[in-house]
Amino acid sequence: MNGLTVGQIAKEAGVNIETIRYYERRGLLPEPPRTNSGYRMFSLETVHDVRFIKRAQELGFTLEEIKRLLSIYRKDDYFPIEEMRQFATEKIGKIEEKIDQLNNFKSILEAVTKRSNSDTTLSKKSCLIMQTLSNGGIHDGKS
Amino acid sequence: MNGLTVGQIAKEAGVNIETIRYYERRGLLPEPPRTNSGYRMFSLETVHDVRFIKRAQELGFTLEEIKRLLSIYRKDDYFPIEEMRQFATEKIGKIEEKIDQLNNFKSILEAVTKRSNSDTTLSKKSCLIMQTLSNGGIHDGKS
DNA sequence: ATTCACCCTTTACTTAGGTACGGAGTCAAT
DNA sequence: ATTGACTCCGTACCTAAGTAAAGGGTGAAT
Repeated sequence: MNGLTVGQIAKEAGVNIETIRYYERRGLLPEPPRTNSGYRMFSLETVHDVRFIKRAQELGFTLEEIKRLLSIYRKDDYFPIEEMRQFATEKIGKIEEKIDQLNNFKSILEAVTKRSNSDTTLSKKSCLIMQTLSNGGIHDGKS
Repeated sequence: MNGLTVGQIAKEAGVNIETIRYYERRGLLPEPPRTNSGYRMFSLETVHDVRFIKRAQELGFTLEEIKRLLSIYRKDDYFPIEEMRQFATEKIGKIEEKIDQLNNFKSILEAVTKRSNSDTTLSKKSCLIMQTLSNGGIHDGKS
């Protein structure tokens, strides 16, 4: 066979075989060429795509968003260029927020790993962090 | 009424009222005291907790994980201290990975916002980034 | 004392993101 | 030419995380 089967892709990418077909249906993976008998023939690139999807999911992106991210790097023309640019700009903002939030979480967790059993350092130190987290790092004067 | 009602909490935190009760059932929010007639009486802190949950979700944490994160900062004793420390250590690693990944995504998107309509800079420049993303920033020599 | 907006619980429905199943065809090796 | 592992498609099922609806109680204001 010229190319990888759906099973090989799934194994390489570490996902269920049905997931590959599901992503194809959802339009995240392009419909691959077929053999005479109808078997899908994937290129190795698909493995990268799938791993990309999985990473993006762990970062809290939805499949719809990931579809766009993928289409951006493929220059798919699936979405109009201006729309993509706008999408990208919005996402950058969101990503920066996420990074900030993650750094805050990290501080809390670091305090935990360092404190001794009866230590109250955490509650004192992280109080501010928690407030920061709960209002998204924005001080609106209300809370 | 002494304290906030479930509806007020929901409104303040910007979520559906059922979500509050759902979080209580799931053990993310502690069972609040009740009035004589059975109404829940929340403190303002609950609003912070709910916002915290929502932020954490956007960062890709599940409710089960968030339950632990919350219990850590509350020093709930819901989970044993050693288990928490281990949980924290693991999460720190994951968080650092996430931050790296987000920075990579950001680079891609920044390239998009800067390129002109017919420019191919992105595909050239981001090729490496994409590969990095798809194998999680680890070069295993296979792909 | 009635009205209207809120609360209670229980149960059922929804959406996103998969997974599994059934019946049939295919391919490589024996 | 038969076996076993794989593929196809369509449909059905599953989990997480909510959301809604039904039937009833509460409480402040008219």
